[in-house]
Amino acid sequence: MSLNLNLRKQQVLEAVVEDHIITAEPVSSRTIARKYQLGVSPATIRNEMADLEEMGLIEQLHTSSGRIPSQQGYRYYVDRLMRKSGLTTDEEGQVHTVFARQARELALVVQHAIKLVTQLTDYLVFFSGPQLEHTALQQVRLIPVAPERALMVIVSETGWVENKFVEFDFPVTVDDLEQVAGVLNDHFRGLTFSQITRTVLRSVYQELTEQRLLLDYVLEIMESLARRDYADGLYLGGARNVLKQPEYQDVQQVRKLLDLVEGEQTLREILHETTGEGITVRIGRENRQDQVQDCGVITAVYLLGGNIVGAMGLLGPVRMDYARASSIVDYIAQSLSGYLSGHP
Amino acid sequence: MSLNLNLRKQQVLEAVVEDHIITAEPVSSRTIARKYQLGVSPATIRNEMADLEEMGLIEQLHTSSGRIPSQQGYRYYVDRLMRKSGLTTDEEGQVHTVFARQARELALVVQHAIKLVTQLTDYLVFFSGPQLEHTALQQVRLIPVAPERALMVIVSETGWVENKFVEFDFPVTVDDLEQVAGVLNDHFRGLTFSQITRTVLRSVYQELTEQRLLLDYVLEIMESLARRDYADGLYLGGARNVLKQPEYQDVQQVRKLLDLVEGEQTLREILHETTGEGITVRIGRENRQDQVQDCGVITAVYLLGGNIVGAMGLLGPVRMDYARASSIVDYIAQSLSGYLSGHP
DNA sequence: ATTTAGCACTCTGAACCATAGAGTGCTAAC
DNA sequence: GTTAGCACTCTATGGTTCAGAGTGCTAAAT
Repeated sequence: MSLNLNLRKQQVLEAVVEDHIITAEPVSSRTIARKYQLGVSPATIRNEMADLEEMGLIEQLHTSSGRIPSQQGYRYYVDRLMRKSGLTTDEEGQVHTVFARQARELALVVQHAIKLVTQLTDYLVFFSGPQLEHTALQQVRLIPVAPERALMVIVSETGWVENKFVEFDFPVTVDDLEQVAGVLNDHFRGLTFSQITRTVLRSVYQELTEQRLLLDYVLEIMESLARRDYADGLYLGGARNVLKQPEYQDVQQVRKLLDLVEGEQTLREILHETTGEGITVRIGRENRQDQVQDCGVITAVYLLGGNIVGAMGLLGPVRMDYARASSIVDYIAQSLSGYLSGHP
Repeated sequence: MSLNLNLRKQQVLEAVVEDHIITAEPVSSRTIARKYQLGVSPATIRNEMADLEEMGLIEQLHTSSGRIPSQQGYRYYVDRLMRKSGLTTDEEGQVHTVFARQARELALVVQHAIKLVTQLTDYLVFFSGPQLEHTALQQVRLIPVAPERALMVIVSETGWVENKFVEFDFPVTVDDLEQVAGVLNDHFRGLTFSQITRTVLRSVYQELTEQRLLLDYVLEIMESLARRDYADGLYLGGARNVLKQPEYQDVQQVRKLLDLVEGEQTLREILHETTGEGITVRIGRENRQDQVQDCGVITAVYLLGGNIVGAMGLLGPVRMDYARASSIVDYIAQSLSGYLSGHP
């Protein structure tokens, strides 16, 4: 259903979309004639607009109002008309300053990235990560804390650290703990967490007949880490900025936004769904999630050593500045991947 | 300036406050006569109300409206009239189910507590913790990760774990790391983080002449932990519920709320200020922070082994249900302290 | 000396205009 | 194919009116 529009229709559509993105008001034929020099009169533009409306690309709120883009209109714009704006060199500089500082601790980097993007746009910014699935185990440590209690420290090759306390029903010795940790490291170092399944875990049983009971507790935790699905960390910010958008002057809308922010699950889901390379743009009802059917969502994954370790997103009203927003997502996701992988 | 009111004035004030808390509307003399059987006519109540207004306990929005409590009115109510409602046994049960499950990992317990309180009230719930100041160090580990990189694991006696990566400019051996960790543990185990000052840290220098350089990096981190001021974790939830309150039908108000939620610093400050035992109630302009001068805030600290490790708060409009809200804060803070200290 | 009925007075909020202004669609001329 | 001109439509704004809720005060009742 790829509609073909003649040049002038494209220009009119582009004008409607871009003007509406800026002003948030319906766009009249007169405004287009005045602001976007197409060299024709309002009347001609009105004719084109009538056609565009018939094609479902723009719509009227009532008979005597200007036009606003329909969701298909935005889609057409994003696919064919939009010119990605790119960041200014100044903005690019800011990005690199942030990333260059501490490119090692994911949680910190991401939090700074959020603050940054929050200053660059007025949309909701959110990141997930790290996804353990495709990251490899670097080592496991078992640190005695009390006779029946140990701290399990799990370090991934991407520099992510997980801590879990393990409670035993019986006293364990330092030797026991070290032995178990040693065997785990020998067997599992370098495997990704999704490779560490229950059966693989069982394979160490024979080597540690002595510490079977102890092992049970420890494997339990390894496994829970391996299969934690959507439970990656979720970091977000910028909700307060979204309130600047006129579509959020209504408290109902704001409530929906807050539900997203506090619910987290929907945002996780959105990020989990984005897999491909490059950015993904979802406009309004193109989103699978009910709660964001009146939003525009732009997402991209970020990588570490070629593996997807997380994703980021920008969420705003359907009337969002897709050109700028997608430039930003694109640039940030790529820079982040670069810095994480150690070649900025 | 403790005003003394005769019984009937107290009853009228109580009626005004409680009715307004429920309805969010100005309260008329007729309403009081009808709903709160004081055995007198509206005209009499009107006279009492005129007196209460003169004393500054209630006020009128305009000449022909009912009365609403002034901030002093709420204060009088909270200090002298309010009857703490207590939780139902069912609600108490819920609290204990939550805490009984995992009373060990603070972050988890707190997150569950937030979810719970979110269901019990429609106010913003927030917790800080743990404050390291008064908690003691249990042990330090240095785990080699790469030749010039180690993971420092710091465990407090309250079961809190901090991870920091340490980057060196030179390769370090496992032995170096273990030796340093050993000395740190010997010297500092059992000291609170506020006791571990720069000078105390220096005292280990002589024992480790070999690893001076290495030590520099490690002490740097110890010190930064010791003096991290307001930087305790902040956990919060329930913002979406606050929007149910009619005072948040205005987007301006909502924006201020979101600024609090995303800014975090003000909430941290509020929690950091509460120190005494029992609950603290701050009404409107009694708050030192500008951003919450039109809010009611109820806070209480929670303890672990007699030491303050954090605080919790409930924030709503000035017209909040202080009786219920303070019961909840009281009960939750005490239960949490109990479970954390191991005697539920 | 209190309490209360009665009444005049005040203020708000909803409903109901009227009107200006913005924008369109259509027709007829260019 | 384009455009000027015009009738028509719809919204948003401001003004007016009016009912209703509530008070304060006075004078009568207890």
